[in-house]
Amino acid sequence: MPRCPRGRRKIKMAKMENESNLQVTFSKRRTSLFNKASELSTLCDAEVGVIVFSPSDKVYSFGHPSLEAVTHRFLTGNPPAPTDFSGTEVFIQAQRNASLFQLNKQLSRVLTELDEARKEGEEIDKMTKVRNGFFLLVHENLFNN
Amino acid sequence: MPRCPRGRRKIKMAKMENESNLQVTFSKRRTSLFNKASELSTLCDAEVGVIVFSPSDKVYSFGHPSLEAVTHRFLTGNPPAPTDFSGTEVFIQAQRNASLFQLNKQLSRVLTELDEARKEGEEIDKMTKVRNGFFLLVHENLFNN
DNA sequence: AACTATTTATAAGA
DNA sequence: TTCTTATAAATAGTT
Repeated sequence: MPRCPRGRRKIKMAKMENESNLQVTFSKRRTSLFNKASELSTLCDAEVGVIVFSPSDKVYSFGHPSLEAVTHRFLTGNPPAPTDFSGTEVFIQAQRNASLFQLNKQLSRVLTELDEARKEGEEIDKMTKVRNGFFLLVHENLFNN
Repeated sequence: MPRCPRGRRKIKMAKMENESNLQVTFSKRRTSLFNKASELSTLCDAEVGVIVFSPSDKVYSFGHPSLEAVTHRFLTGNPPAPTDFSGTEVFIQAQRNASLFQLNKQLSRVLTELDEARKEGEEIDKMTKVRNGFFLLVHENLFNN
């Protein structure tokens, strides 16, 4: 068989016109992007998060130590993710066990409590109690599953 | 000049021991990761977000159309960001999604506060005392919202 | 930073 | 989709 693979060719850096080729390329490059991200994190001990939405709106993600940990750090502007005594990330575990929806409902209540406490000019002690209560709620989810 | 570059060599996929090499590799690979992410987004018309924390906690990021747009989509679970005729993202009517996004930001902040409070060394019995009442509070709220 | 021998990634094709 | 292969890119070790 007279194969004549011309080998890899340079392509124009613009949206691929052929829809079929685009699909294949998307799949290949997405995979290798995640591999690169993974390698970077292990080789250099870095925290890396990657989120990709396909043109057809499917979502793919990678994260080390987890995507949630990385986005959390980013949103809060840097503090490393808190871990419990067993070395498990608190935020991540909590999200696995409680749906984000429920967690947000709980958060609403916490924030309301905090606001009320502030408006009433309550002692710092009460605010601390509320925070700790929420912390325990989250933390408890770690061990109820 | 008798140069003798031995060329690229395969390396073990583990944290690099030589700190100096690690720094260089981190810089090189981080750059190319962002390039790959950029290429993926333009070639395949995909939305891509990348966040990297260096071992020394410096943060680097890439996003198309913007990192915030991508994380927003991710946190709110998918709705594509609306764009106007010029390709600019329109956030005006994305209010309902924004609320959830804000909640996530607040959640991150609260978790950070919790972590800080925790570091200050709270007595366990005090936290336990608060738990039951707070738990009921949150539980009620789950059905009132 | 620059260099280059090699390893990887990958665009087409089958 | 999965495999192949020629070629483009990335990059580890040096300088």
